[in-house]
Amino acid sequence: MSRPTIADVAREAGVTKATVSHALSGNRPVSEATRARVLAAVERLNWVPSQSARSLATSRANAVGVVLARDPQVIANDSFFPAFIAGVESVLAETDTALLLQVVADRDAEERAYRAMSHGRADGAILLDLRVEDWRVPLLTELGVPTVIVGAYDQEHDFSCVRTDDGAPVREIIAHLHEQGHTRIAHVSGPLDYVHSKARADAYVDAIGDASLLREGDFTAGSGRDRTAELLALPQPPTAIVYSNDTMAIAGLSYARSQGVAVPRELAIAGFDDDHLAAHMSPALTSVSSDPAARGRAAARLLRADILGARPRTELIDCNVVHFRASTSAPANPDASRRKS
Amino acid sequence: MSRPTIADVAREAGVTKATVSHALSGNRPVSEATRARVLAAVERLNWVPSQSARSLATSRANAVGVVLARDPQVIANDSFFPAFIAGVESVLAETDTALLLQVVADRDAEERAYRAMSHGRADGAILLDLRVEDWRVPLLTELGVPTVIVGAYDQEHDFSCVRTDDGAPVREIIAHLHEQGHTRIAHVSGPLDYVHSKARADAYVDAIGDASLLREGDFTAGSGRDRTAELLALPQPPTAIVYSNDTMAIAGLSYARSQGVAVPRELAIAGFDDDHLAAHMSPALTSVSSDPAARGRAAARLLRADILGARPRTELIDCNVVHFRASTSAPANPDASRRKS
DNA sequence: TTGAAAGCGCTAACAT
DNA sequence: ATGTTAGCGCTTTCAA
Repeated sequence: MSRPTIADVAREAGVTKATVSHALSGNRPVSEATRARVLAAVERLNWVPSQSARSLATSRANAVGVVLARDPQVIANDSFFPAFIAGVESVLAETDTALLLQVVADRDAEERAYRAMSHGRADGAILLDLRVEDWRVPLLTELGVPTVIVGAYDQEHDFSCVRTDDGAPVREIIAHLHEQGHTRIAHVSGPLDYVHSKARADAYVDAIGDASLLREGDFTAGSGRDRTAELLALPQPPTAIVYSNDTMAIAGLSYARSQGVAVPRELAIAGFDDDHLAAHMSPALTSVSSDPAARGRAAARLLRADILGARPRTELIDCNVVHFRASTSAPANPDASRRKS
Repeated sequence: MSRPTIADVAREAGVTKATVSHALSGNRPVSEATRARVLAAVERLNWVPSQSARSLATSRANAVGVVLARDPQVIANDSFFPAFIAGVESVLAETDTALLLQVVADRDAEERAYRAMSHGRADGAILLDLRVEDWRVPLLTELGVPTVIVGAYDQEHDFSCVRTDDGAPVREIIAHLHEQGHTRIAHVSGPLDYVHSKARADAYVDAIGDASLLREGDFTAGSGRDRTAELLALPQPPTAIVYSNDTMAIAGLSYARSQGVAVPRELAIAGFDDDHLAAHMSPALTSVSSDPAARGRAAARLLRADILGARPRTELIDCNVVHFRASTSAPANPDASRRKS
């Protein structure tokens, strides 16, 4: 006894396969009486349409793809991803669309993954972690795969896009630090070829008017510690450091304290992403939450529309919220961190 | 100009579709000369077989599913998951098998997800985060979906299983603490209906001979802080706490220090999972790394074998390594943490 | 409002 | 070693 097919349902309901199909899809009118009989038969036989048959007939995979190019540790750190995916799923589930996840190690594998998608595995793709001049954009354009870009992207493209303004929270944090008298404010960024890292770093440089205290990290704890060590070893160390994610901020915080630097009294610290640990550090870490699930939902909705043929749109999701906590709540103490020099 | 089909390739190579199919699958002998012509034609036309057609013909989805029941924050915390998935993928990629990810909010949705899989979306499933008496095991048995269980599971089942011995590292940590003179050692577990939480807690109770300092957390930072607060408020507070994950341990560490309890001098702390931050805390956090990628690879291999009809096997992956760091490196100081009482 | 029938692109008997 | 021919389970014209 294998799975029932649409033919079984048709027989059971005393109609043809076409009627069963239409009764369920609504693609053509079906009398109420017939529809009821069909639904009853579906129920009775516990029928679920075969995806592959449907895909073959419609040339739709009913699946969308997400490729994760895993710079080994950068992604594992990422509290963004699981929440984002959950948001995507919540929308996809409405239309029985599956999510195909690929984790790839290198560019070759990533390119193969996109090519496979364009060959019927998936109907569209969601692009994360965009780089400056990202090679995937022209590739997906060439492949003709409906795509949604998450994050800003300034090169020419005609894809839908879910944007956020990462500059605003950076400015807000810096304004707050200024108010407390900080003048030597440093920034530990993510890799500057990531569009979002760059947006944050640009906002920082803009607000400070100077890039001498900007250091490029790579989002890992190790880089957070190292850049912090370098900054604290300066003849004129900063009195505040803004990090581009919480992992680096927490590592920086720990490092500073291990060196006897008091936070926030001698050094104010702010992160980004509002990791689950942020509020539980001591002192609690000032950070920026950004509702990744909302961005996931928006991306999925845009992609669905694109697949159905809508014109690409850009949606600005602004859900960045700065949570000021103890790690930035002492007035600047310009001499404090200098004692190490 | 739509995508070429196998018929186009056959025509181009001057053979029939069957020959093309077999030249590529190796399912029946094909002369070298013919195979070469076929491959050349494939290359020339840039043909990629249609997954859906293939699935329909073979009733194989060439995909496996992973369902994530997202207890909202528990999963986002999890540095296990991304690495595990990367391991799974590295094996699936060898056979062009896709990974279907579902993130579900409740049991109903999860059940639907498995039913959909059993209806042709996926050829098999990987089960994570097993509960004591997990309802998914009988469901998947009933659905006849080849399944691999990751982690121990003691109920009856005939699925393949990737096991690890979570008791061993717990015993090792406790032995280490004993050596340093600790006698009041507490454990903050994960939810005890998770099989892996329970295994760790059982090992703890076994080693200590007593459950009076066992507290059940839920893997979140908040619970780590709260359980720590309770333990430190005891008339006879523990001198060491072993946590079932690093998130809780780090939150506990921060809490203890915010209360003026020196770590490790007055309180030794150990975590589990070896989160990326563990080594970068101050003091660096003792923790247990467990190579999630290796477990992912093993799970994918077992699942592939199961799908091909192999008998279920259990594989013991032992890659748990305890990293002793500064957070447990001071001799016990039995009076220290009592000063708060 | 419904039925009949032709595919979608592949695989796998069954022939030769 | 290769060709012929049915399907796999749907959707969707085209007719009635």
